[in-house]
Amino acid sequence: MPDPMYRQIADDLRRKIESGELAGGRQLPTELELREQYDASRNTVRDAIKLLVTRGMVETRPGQGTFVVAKLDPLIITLDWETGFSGGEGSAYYKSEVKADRRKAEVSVPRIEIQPSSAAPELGLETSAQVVSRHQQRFVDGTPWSLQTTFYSMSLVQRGGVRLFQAEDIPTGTVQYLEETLGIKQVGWRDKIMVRTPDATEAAFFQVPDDGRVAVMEIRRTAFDASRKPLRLTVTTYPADRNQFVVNVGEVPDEEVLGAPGSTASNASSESAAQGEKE
Amino acid sequence: MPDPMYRQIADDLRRKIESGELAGGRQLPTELELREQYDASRNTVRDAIKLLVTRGMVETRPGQGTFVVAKLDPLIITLDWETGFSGGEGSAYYKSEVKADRRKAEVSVPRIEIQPSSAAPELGLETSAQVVSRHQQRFVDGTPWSLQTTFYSMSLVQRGGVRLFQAEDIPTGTVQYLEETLGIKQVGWRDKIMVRTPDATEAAFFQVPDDGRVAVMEIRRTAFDASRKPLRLTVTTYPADRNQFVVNVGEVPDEEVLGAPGSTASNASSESAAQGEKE
DNA sequence: AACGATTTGTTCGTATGTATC
DNA sequence: TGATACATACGAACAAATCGT
Repeated sequence: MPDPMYRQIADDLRRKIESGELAGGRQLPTELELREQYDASRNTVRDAIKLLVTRGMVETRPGQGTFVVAKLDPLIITLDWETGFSGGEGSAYYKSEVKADRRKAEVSVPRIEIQPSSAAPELGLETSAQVVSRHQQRFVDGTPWSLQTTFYSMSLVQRGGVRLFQAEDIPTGTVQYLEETLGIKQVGWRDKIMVRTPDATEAAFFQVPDDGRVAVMEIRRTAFDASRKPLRLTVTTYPADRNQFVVNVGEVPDEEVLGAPGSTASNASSESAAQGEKE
Repeated sequence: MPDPMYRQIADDLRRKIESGELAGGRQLPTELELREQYDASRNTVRDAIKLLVTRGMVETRPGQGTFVVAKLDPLIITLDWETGFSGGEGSAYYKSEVKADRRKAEVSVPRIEIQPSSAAPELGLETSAQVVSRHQQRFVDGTPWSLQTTFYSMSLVQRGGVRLFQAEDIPTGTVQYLEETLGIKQVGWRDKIMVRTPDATEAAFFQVPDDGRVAVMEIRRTAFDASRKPLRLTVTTYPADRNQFVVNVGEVPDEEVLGAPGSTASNASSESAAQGEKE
């Protein structure tokens, strides 16, 4: 009738974690200790811990113990879409945004690669065409924070956009660079936003488990020039546990200090359970 | 040296699922069969299955078996910021968007409630004030798709916005209704976007496991009137496994048919593993 | 309605391997 | 090197859910 024992143990530990009785660093008793505390077998205790691991509340380290996962302080990224400001891509923009948050931003040297056009289908190039990709890793306070890859048609490089091909940061952003150098103006863009589980590379970089417990947000931005042709494709992935976004549209008051809402007003109402009254 | 056996089994099954050898409905062999196929103990087979369950690829049903999870066809929600169109909140808007996708949209009758102002901190009301909440459930082709709650100050109702208080749909949207009735014009809004795990209510409604394997995207939209004061707060939650967004900014070409990008061009490059060259 | 067969869920025991200090 | 702690793997028994007879 009651919950199985391993769930009871997990619930008890969860309660202790959420109440703050068990916080950040090394905390949980060892399996042997828990086994005595709850008078259960080691396997049952392990099942309870496995449940908490799945929910991302604790992590186990072989030879050391089981630890409560410390929540990361989310970085709030502000995008002012209406002003036409090309939010969020240039490294200068990224750094200033993070600095406004009093945190230290770092951007890796871009890794330049040549890839088949199939790597960036949104650019709509011939199958035989090639694209240049500029890949950057971003850190905040030393912690990996986001990954970004921008794809350009090789023809842009051939027409004079040579810096696209150089493995160094373009602080003013490639958008401005392309306009100054080639006179190509970005007049709009389309973002496709989705949430998915990280692939192996992302999981390794972000230092999250590779079993999909931490989601990543992927934003694929296709930017267009004045002739409505795709100019570039920028793919950015943000792990959901450390990134939030704020978008201002139209006339809005100045940003006040916005504390993380957490679970203030969720979609749950007062107390009623789910009800299926459709229409 | 090699992967542990339960991972090998899981990988083998994952391969079969991804290759389509095992698709939608009831598929996986029983634990007893797998135990023979891989010459492993039942517990080891179960560990392999548990891994796939955690990754959301299969689900187990007691007394029946283990089944490959059918991926939902994602609904692509298009928001055109530049037109100033108040994307996504009015039920009329929602229905037409979904219909354009050739799918059947349903919206539940709003559930009206009175709540303390602390339920909607973004409105910046006195602690003693109260807010009206309008809560709606949305379905696509009969499947629960999103949850939305809009909060208004009670004073709006007292000033004449009585329909806010009635449990019936306002097809033209409350934005237009408030402008026509009270002359209050919405001039902009601020969206806070975050990804988190669903709470118990959401998990039940969306029919997803309550252990956080499926993330939800929460969009908190605070809309402002001409005097830059908060007019309303709309909280919408979308399960990530069935929703994607497209945002157009500036001048962009017409929407072509956009197949789900899936894992076309990720942030992984050709083949190189993660490298830590920061700066 | 009752029963049995099948299938997954829970719990224990035990042994051995691997990582860390 | 040894001690500690988690990881993997096997075996066994019973419970609970489901389905068909």
